[in-house]
Amino acid sequence: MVRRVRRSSGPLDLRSQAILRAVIEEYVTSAAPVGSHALVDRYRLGVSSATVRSVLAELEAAGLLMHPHTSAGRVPTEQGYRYYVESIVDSVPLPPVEQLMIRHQFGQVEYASEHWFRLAATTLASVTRAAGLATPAKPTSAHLRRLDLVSISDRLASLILVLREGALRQVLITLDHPTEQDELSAVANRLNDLLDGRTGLEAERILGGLDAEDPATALPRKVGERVVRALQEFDGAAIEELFSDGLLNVMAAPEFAQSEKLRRVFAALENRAYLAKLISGVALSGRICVFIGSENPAEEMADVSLVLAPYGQPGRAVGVVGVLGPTRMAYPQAIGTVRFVSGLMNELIDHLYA
Amino acid sequence: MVRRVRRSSGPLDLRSQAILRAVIEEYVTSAAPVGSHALVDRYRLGVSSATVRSVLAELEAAGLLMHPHTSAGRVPTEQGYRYYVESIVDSVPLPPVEQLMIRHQFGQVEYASEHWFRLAATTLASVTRAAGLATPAKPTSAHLRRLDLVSISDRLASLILVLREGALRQVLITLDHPTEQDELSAVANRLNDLLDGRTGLEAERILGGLDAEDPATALPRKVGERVVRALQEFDGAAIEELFSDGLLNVMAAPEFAQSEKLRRVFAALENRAYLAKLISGVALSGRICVFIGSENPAEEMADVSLVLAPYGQPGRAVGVVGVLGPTRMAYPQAIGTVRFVSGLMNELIDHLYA
DNA sequence: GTTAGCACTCTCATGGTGCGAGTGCCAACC
DNA sequence: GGTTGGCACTCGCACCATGAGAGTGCTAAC
Repeated sequence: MVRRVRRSSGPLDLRSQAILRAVIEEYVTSAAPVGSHALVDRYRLGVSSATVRSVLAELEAAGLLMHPHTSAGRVPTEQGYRYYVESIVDSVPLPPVEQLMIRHQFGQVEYASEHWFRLAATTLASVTRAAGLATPAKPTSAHLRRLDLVSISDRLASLILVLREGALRQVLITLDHPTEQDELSAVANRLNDLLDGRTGLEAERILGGLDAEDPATALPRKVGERVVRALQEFDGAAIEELFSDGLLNVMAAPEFAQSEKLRRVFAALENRAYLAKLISGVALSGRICVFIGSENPAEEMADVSLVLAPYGQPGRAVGVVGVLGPTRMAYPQAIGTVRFVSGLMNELIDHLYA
Repeated sequence: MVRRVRRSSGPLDLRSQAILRAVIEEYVTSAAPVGSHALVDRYRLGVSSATVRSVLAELEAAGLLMHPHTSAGRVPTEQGYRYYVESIVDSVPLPPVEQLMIRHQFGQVEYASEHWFRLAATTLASVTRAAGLATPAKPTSAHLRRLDLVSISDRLASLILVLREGALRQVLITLDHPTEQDELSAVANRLNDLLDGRTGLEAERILGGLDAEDPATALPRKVGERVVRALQEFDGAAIEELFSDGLLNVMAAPEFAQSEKLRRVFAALENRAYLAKLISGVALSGRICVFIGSENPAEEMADVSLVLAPYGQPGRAVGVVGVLGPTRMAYPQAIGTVRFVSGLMNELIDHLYA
């Protein structure tokens, strides 16, 4: 028992690496423990199964593989996946055919920004056959670009806010007196002049300058208050939404046949606080992040892996796209796809800030 | 084998009804076949287990109960649930405490219509402990209420459409020439005058009247085209979105432990065509609809039940709220809750059309 | 250092067995 | 005649034993 786990035992020689790769790739497709015979049969390793066995034993001693039981084949450990991922992370472009296909799909919704995120999730799901995730780009702080007031009835109006960051907000306002559209438009114009490009805090200060006694500024003040509140809510909100697609793909994986594990994963995905932390971490890192099993910050996600990439403009608006799958995941493909889609999202966002 | 199923064998006497109710209610909570002893133990039926057994045999002959195997208790058939539901459908108000709680929650988002549907789904899920479903109220045909053009950069603008029905649309427009916000506002005003209250078809006709050669109307024509397209897309779209919450509750049910059945259900929920059909059916009926197991129009839903109610204004805008759960569902509570929430949604929508 | 051979271990599928829950029937009872 | 207690009967299910098969680790030979 004493010398069982000998982690980080120096770099591996090429043959060991090749065998580790083979084990992982075989296990990713078969989902069953891999034996030495299966390896020599299916991979051109140039050595016999006995030799492979001794290498497997070394890899196990190094903590990269494990043994479900004596007479079973080997299964990668999280460290094994980690080693594998580090060794391939910089060299897996998505095949051009698929790139083209994805670009084509995004081209069709290029002018409807509200569809980008859903499409990103759907695309990631269908290409990687895992679950696709995408959050809208959330502005670091919301700046008002324009507001509009639309009369709904005598005493009810809809206030529409357009943010510089591209997001849209609609709130209803009850009016103290019956008010015509013309008057509403005048108020909207006045507030537009005052508040264009302002954040919630700035808007609050500016509106403080209005005469609180003057009945003529009663409506602008009331509307202004709602504007400020909406902007501040926007700043304070965690992630707006998480678009996901293909959760079914993950459900289909044999390791989730008994659904308890999966339930915990789904529950974690509905936990906004967890998501917010995760996403801000990825956004700050500025690069693709791979969380394998228990590397995930949340315990519930210990049985799955995440491949996430940030997109957007640091300091202005950032979002995250990625995939979620079993730890037994096709990492090279996942990383390539996520990298490509995040690049695409960057291009789209850049348009908005051109 | 010949006389096995003797459906619709006249009305049941009161004792049989009581026993059917008891079997269903017991099965709903225990999820296990119910035997005659369990019934006399837990329900004050005033007869012995032998008598209960003979009644159970009659109910089985009538097709309302079934026998998984000789030595097991009884399980309700879909017809059994159907009979049960018909007998209680008109008399199950939601407890006032819960009514108050729900009203309070809706009060907090009263002025943010985009949150209503999500809240409806969440509320239904948490009260019924099944999955909550809600679709936004989809206008029968979209009428433009107002449009706005916001400059994003030299040659890129955002077109914002407000529909009379309360929905919002944003599309990006590329401009042929660098254009200032002032000019965009002027175009927006002009189009607002022309198109206020119009449907896509009407707008198309009106814009046809503009001089196609006049360079001064080039921009209005271009924007107008996008407006028409957006309105028509809106009319043609199936359901915008299906908000759902609490799918986890359904996953937790023992009958879905082996997740294959559930996968099919989830897949059906992602099938827009199926949803559209289902929802329009419910909307047309104008009343609460209960689909039990294979009564569902889609085969994939044969293992679950739906309780759905329409809300909104017939002929103007209608949506659907409801719950999805195992056929072994607490129907009285589900029906009461769905009825209450749909009433609440009606009140909210009425505001918009006041 | 590599390989073939071999004994050993452990899982999984298979089939037999006993228990218990629940029924259906029957004779007795009110 | 409806209701009841008693009793034989039927299955499903949990339990155990068994055997086949897969895969290992070790060792001796190359």
